[in-house]
Amino acid sequence: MHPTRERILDAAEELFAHHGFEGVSIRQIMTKAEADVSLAYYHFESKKDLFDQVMLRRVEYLNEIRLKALEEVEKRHPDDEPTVEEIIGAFTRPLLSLLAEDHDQWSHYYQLIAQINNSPDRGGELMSRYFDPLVSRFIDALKRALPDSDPEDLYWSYHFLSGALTLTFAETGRIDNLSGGACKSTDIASVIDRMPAFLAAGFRQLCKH
Amino acid sequence: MHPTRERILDAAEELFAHHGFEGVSIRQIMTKAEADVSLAYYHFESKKDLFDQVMLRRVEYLNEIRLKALEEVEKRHPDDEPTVEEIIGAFTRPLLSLLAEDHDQWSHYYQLIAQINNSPDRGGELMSRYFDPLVSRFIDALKRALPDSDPEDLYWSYHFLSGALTLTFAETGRIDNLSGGACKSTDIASVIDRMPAFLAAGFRQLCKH
DNA sequence: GTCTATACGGCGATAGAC
DNA sequence: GTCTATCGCCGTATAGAC
Repeated sequence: MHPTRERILDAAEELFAHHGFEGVSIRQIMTKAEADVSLAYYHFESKKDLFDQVMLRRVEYLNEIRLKALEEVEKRHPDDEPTVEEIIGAFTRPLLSLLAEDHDQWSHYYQLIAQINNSPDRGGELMSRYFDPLVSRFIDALKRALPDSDPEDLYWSYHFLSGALTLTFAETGRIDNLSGGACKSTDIASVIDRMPAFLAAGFRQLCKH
Repeated sequence: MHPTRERILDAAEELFAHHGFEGVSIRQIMTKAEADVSLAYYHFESKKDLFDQVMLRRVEYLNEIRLKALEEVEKRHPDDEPTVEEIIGAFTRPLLSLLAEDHDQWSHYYQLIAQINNSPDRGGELMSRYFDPLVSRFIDALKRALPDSDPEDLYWSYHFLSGALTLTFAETGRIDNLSGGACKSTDIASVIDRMPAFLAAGFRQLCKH
């Protein structure tokens, strides 16, 4: 069995992902973690601190592998610019591959990100804090791949990308209903190639000077 | 002053949109509505019923105007098929135009939709219930505009559309941060033309034969 | 339709023994 | 590190007078 602190984080991650911060009590989390309520306050300062630690546990690693993916794409083009599709692939593929390969470990965290990205309350603040340094690096690469593009077009294109990516993270089962079972929310392998293709075409259309 | 029932719905809509179902208490809603707590239970059965009534109040009208927009596009093409961009415009423009023209009335409802669409808990069920009849109608039109396309490609394309659209509804302020103020979440006029252009290019790329 | 008053349980958080 | 016990507050919901 994992150490208590890890078990609490696992339980909190899953419950926050499914019901939101306010929709879950410390008591529910600790029941799922099979530990006493008071231990939550030994290992974490407060419910809010617990939430922050859930967020922080995985975010650095995710940003690292995506930065590495971008650097590798750039290394493959010492004398010219990578294509839009390569850059977007470096942004989305590492995330989606993790999810496809180890769904149990990553799915709840991704669902949490999906909720936060679409939360009018503090979504903008949290997403910017955790991801914008990396995103700016990608936007710069896209600027070079799409010379003379209007920056506004580029930012709105990224915004569309972000919405498409995080709705995929949410795995709500809606596409299962809509398609009559032909597509499955959890079938991430089906999205890995489709997403960069779809989004790159959008970028090229909107950002052609 | 509006009748009490309307004031409760207005207050609930705004607070649910910002903090989620569990993040808001009946007490907070009734304080905002300037009415006594017990009146919530005179006008509605329960907190959950209040939430359902908030959802139902506007959904039919939205689906109506979008169906009308699609029918008009089709009328303009008695002898051929409308373009992908026309169809997607009929899906997104009526919504975005309402939001741009009467932001105060619609913004909170749209933020609620954004949250629900990305909620792993009951998002798939609710979105399918309220919107899939209309969406299926649009998917059929897209099938005719993109003959021989793989249905899976079409459904995933719609999924990307849905994520991009609802993140726009969320108005989280993130694009304000990321762009250093060059773009604003609430500047919907900037998105009305960009969104169909971006998304139609994605559909055409992914669903070509 | 609107108010006062209240029931009862779960909430986040803490003190202190071991 | 882990447990028992407890505090005071706020949650949804209802009864009943006017």
